[in-house]
Amino acid sequence: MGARVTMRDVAQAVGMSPMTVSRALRDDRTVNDKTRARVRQVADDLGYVYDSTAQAFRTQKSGFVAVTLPSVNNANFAETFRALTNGLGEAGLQLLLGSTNYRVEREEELVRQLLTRNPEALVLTGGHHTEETRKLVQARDLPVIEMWDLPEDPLGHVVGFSNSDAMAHIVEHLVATGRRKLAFVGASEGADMRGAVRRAGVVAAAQAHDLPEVAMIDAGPAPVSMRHGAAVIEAMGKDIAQYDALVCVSDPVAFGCLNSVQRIGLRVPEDLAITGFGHFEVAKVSNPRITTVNVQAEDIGRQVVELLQGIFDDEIDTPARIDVGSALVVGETS
Amino acid sequence: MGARVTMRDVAQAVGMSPMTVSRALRDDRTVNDKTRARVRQVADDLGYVYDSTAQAFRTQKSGFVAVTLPSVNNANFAETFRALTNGLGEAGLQLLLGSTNYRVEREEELVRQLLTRNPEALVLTGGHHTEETRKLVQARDLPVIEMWDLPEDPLGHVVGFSNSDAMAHIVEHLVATGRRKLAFVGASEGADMRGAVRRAGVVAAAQAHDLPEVAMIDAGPAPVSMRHGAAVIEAMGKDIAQYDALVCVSDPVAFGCLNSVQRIGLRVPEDLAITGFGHFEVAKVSNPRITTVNVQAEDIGRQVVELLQGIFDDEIDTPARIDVGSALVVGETS
DNA sequence: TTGAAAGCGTTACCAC
DNA sequence: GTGGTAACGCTTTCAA
Repeated sequence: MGARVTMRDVAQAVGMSPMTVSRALRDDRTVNDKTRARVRQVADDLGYVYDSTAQAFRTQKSGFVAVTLPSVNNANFAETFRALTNGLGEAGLQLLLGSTNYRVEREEELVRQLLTRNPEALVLTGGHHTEETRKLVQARDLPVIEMWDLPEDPLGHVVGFSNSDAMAHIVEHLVATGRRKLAFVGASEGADMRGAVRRAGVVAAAQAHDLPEVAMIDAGPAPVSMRHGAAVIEAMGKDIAQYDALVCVSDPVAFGCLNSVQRIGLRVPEDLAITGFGHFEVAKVSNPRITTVNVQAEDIGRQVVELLQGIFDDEIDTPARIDVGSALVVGETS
Repeated sequence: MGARVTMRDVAQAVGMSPMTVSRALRDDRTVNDKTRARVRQVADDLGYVYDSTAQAFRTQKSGFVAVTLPSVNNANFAETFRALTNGLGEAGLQLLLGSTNYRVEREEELVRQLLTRNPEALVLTGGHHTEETRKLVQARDLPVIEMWDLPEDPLGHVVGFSNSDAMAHIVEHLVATGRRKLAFVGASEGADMRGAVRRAGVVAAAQAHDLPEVAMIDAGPAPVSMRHGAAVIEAMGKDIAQYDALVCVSDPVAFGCLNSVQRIGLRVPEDLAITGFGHFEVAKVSNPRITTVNVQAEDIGRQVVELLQGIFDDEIDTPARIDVGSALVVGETS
């Protein structure tokens, strides 16, 4: 392999200046059609590959939008991610993705790293961050969007829904169908703020309806999934029968609980109601189908794209706050 | 926001040259300790932010490793991705991720885009690519790793397993437990090569065991998941009883099939065996547990990291071909 | 419609 | 230990 082929090489081969090559490759209308065709042909022949790094350096525009997700392995976040990729791809922007593993310290490290790449915008999942993360972000003149939440004190723009409202829907539904002794199944306190907020939402809603205190069932450190739900119920055995509804932090956890509860010999929903969160595929396919909350992951992605377009086009002057809402989906487990 | 603070500004403030600032900020041992401390202090005070873009440009090292995945929303790929992120993160490398949606044309477009960012290595999931993708990649002097497959004609290094061997394990197990009338449930022909290879593996293994022709049940275009498995079986109804084993392209599909089969009133595994692929969480948690194949997603990621480290350290001269293998995991559905 | 010059922020290379 | 100079590949700007 010889040295890299640059615009200069292409220019030399065509017998024109690098400037013309630059224009020709970028659909600049001022360049002659024939010239453009010739340039493109030669560029192809020489195996020329455009250098985004040089472009990013020269124009001071990286073409990146940095995004943090708690986890890549989550159907909902994945859907948001896909909507972002597609929408921003059309605008010629590339996503720079980082995964926080549900930990704000990891998020901080990630944001620090992502910012050195000069992203044109930063999209964070969730509204809880370390103080240092907030500082890092606010020190830059950079559009920031927090998504999947409606934080009290946002860093910039917001596209999300209220986790506590969503849990209130669940609790109201359970109350309306005669349940009173609720247990919340989620991750250990501290690790995952999303989970903590959902838990708090359940507690608040239960108080509002004069229910007895909501029991807390700890399925381990975040992220918790099917097997953690299954394991914690299995460990409790028949003890679980003291409750009449399990409010789970997510559908996968609910699915795990469902299977363990059934293996124990309890009937769902007759003996015990089970609810999930997130409207995952498993909730719809499982037997019985799981009662859950639909959070419109794709819509969040689309709204973020639209917002970013507005920002880049200088059409937005004040921080946006978009509530995409959430909707109860009653299944067969309640 | 004023103009960007550069090393030159820091240098001016400290009263030294930009070169010294550069060295001081990069732990260069030749710099005096006091000088370094002073430089760092002033840089912080001025709110200096290092510019990776300029560095990448100047050194011709982007610090990126480009990775394509068929889908972000897949527990197995996610695990590989995590192993890659962690391992390469330690080496100061960042992942540049693209998702192909299981389509080679999309992969080509993606590779083209990723290459403009000057990645230091390219990691592709799967061994099937368009001719153009092959050309693009081979025209560059760039380490390439294909993972999750063992292609006949690799582009460079390979870390994966044999999809057909894995399916042979499944078929042998079914034969050993008395099944003969197999149906394969997967995506429509053409879309997803991984699925096609698995299908071919099943057909070949069935022939080797003198089984009747394997029926093909089309669950729709890739990617197919729980709901597609559920839907296709639901549509078939009792017709499905003509087979004695459903070999599914993945665990989620198997789970969907399982639930539909049970809703129809058939018993699993008494009336019908069901097998999956990938050792997803749902296979272990579902009731009954699904017989599947474990493909060691995390191990693949780790091996890729190790390989890349060797490559970057110039310790590897010939293309590696690492078979991580796969193992049958017998559940309760067979 | 095309070209020449300058420079984006950093670091390799060579002096001192 | 420190500094000066040049250069990475591209595009902005101005001129022809």
